[in-house]
Amino acid sequence: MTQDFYPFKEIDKKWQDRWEKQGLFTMDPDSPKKKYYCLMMFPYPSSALHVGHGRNYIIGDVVVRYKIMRKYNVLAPMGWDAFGLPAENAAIKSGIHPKVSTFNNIRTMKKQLRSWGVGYDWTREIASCLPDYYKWTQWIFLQLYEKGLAYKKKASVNWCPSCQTVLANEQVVNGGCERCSAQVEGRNLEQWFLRITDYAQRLLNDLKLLKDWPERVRTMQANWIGRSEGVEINFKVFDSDINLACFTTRVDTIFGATYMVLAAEYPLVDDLIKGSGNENEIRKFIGEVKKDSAADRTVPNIEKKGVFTGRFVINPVNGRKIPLWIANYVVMGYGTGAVMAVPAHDQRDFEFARKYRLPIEVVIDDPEESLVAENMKEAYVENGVMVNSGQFNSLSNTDAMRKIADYMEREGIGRKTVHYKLRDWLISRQRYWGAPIPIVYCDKCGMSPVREKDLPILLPEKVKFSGKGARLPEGQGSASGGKPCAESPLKHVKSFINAKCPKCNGKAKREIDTMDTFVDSSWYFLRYLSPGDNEKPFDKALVNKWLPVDQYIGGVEHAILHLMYSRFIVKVLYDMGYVGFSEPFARLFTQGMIVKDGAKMSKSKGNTVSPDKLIDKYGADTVRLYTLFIGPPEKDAEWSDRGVEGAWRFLNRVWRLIDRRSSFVVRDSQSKGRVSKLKYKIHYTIKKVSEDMEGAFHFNTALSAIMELVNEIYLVSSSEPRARSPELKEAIRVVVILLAPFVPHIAEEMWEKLGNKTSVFEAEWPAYQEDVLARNKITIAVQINGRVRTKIEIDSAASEDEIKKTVFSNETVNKWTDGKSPRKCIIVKGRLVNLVV
RNA sequence: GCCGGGGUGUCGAAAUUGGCAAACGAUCGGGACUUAAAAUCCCGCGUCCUGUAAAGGACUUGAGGGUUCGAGUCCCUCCCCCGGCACCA
Repeated sequence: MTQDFYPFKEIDKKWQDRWEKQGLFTMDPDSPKKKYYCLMMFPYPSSALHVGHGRNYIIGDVVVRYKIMRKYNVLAPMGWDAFGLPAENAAIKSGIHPKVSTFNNIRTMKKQLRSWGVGYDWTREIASCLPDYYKWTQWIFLQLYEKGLAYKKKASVNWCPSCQTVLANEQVVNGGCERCSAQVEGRNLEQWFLRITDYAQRLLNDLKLLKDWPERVRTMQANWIGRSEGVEINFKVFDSDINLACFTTRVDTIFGATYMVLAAEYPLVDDLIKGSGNENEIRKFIGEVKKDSAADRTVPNIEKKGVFTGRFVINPVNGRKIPLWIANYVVMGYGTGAVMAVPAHDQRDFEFARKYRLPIEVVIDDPEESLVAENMKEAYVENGVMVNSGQFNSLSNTDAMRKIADYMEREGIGRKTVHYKLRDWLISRQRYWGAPIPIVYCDKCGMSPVREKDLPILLPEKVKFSGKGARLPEGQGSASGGKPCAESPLKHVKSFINAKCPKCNGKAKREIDTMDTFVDSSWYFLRYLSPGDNEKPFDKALVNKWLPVDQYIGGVEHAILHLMYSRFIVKVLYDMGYVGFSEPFARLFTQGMIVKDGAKMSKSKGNTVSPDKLIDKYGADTVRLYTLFIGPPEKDAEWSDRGVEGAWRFLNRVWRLIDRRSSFVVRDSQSKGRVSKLKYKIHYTIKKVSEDMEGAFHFNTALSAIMELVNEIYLVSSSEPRARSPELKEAIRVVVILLAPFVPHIAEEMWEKLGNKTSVFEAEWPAYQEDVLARNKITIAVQINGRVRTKIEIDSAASEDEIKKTVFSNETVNKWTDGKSPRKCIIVKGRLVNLVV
């Protein structure tokens, strides 16, 4: 490398040291300035970061630095989502204790963040795996428990028979175990849940308040909550006292219900099939369906199967006796687990009815062409006219829907109701590396929550991780290649499980499950305001001052779970009076992925690009510039090593502005016009960059505007020493300031070289002047019949008549109009003239 | 299947929201500088046609239609890609 290149190695280090020393990113709690809370999603400390991860932090850093320059009191904290399965799995494989590997990873990542020039208020660092943090995660659990929002129930979970463990949904791949590919089974286990469904409607309603969230995230959450309105109808079982309630959104089709179906898990199934004479066959069928159910969830539209129970139910609107079936296509978790089947108007019921030769009756007719049940190839699901529906005949089905619902409520047959797809949040994990659930079980008193003063319930450090049973002393590996235990490893830690009952002081056992890490991350943004506080989870006055977060930045992969859970927890805390706001994040920005060779960067695919090597070769600012210039930050982008070269060239080009600034002078020829153009360009660029920073974060176009200004400077100047130009000096000053949020190291260095004694981040963000942007001569296009034929230069204040005069005296125009006067003349101020001939 | 986002040069992408399509960058080509190369600076670069040239013209934003003086942008029909959800009754 020759001396011609800018010395990024010294510069990067110099300024990174100085920012740290000056505490550029340390929030001043006493500052009178307006607050700005800029939050990056805290990362899981896995292995080293690649450039795809880097994008998130670089985008955030640009926002933080820009807001600092706009004189906000900026809070930009960082921490670690440090509990979780990967560290524990790594421990099983390698024998390194999760705590050790986690803090090793944190060290590496911190170093990487620093090498990017990404700044945070490290005085507020938190790690969710440390007792002074998870103490308060446990505290939050206790609050939910007291409010009845945390409860324990039996639930079906994914079970791998080979690994002998519970798997998270995300670990089930095509119905098989992620690790060993064995078929996953459903298993019923006692599990802890948080009652997020109580908040379904509010979580849905308040999405409307989140105007500065991306549309797609809001719709994803709305779909996930999945509200649907309908009617719950009671069907009496023939010759029995049992009533079966079923939920439908299509009550207009009730007269076409020709059978009813139950889910295999339906609780009353045993009672219903007793004495059917066919019990064994039915039981066998139910067993098969249950076994399949976990695996099938990932395989859409599998073959529908069912079995007749021997029972009948009565359709309450027409008294008809219809058969009761059990089928694999009904799920227990939604609605009531019982469904009225209308084969003529529901595709699933249609397929099932055809297979088992159940009757199909049309009750909504196609207004275009009358339907005949025997000839139908698929269910008719469109709107139409009511037929075969008694008193409701000839109504439109949409009217009938309302009228039938009203009728049912009057007659006491059914009631209007709302269902949600959202389920309660299963937080139990039969795992070690998580926050212990603060509950004890006493033989005498039963289940009790731990008293607040006894928190935290510490996670023991010495545990057996794997089935092979090797013990792992901290820091040294001995076990390897084992399998996770079927139960939480905490079960075998005597010092942990033996506890005293908070009620009778007698012997009790602790809950051995730990919490889902999403609980840890659902409140961390509150902790940053008072990270060391040992008395309370967060400071009410401080969080009320600083939240909602002004700008949250992270990956779209958290669109549903993390963002929904955080909203839920904040709403609970709001209801309990702990916080004064009901939504945690005012503005959300989700950045796109960086892909390489068409695939998401990942270690297993081997297509990651290491930032460390690039920074070593080109410096932090080149990597930042390229990452920001690659495309709009919310969109996915393909990484190209060649593009990095372009960024590098640009920075050197900028650097040379300073190196030779003493000899930068205006060229004589056409100098006047050039200088006025430069002046215009300076103000145009300030405007463009400022707008891009405040708006949709389109840093790529902001940067291209700065590049244009730099190009303009080169065009105006030459190396021959002549008269100095104040415009050139100003242009260079503006370039340096505007570039500072993006490429801070080189900007600081150039700022210093320009003779400034303080940091560029203390400089005034330049303001643009409207009067410079309003030029008196403008070029407008002249169209004839919508095609641009020529351009004319006119006075920007010219009246329509004056414009017309200029246009009609133009030679090219006359050539095209053939001298005829146009039928129509459209003038768009400042843009163009269109003549219609 | 439903919901959301897309489809523009060789490539990454722009386009003031209905007003000059392709800014900026990459690639490629040419020139200057150099003994030479690299670096740098300058110029060119959508496709086709006429022309020796200077010029000039036609076409062009996934496909087809429509609205409009004017459409990448709005409307209708269709195709393809990406993401989310999915026997949700």
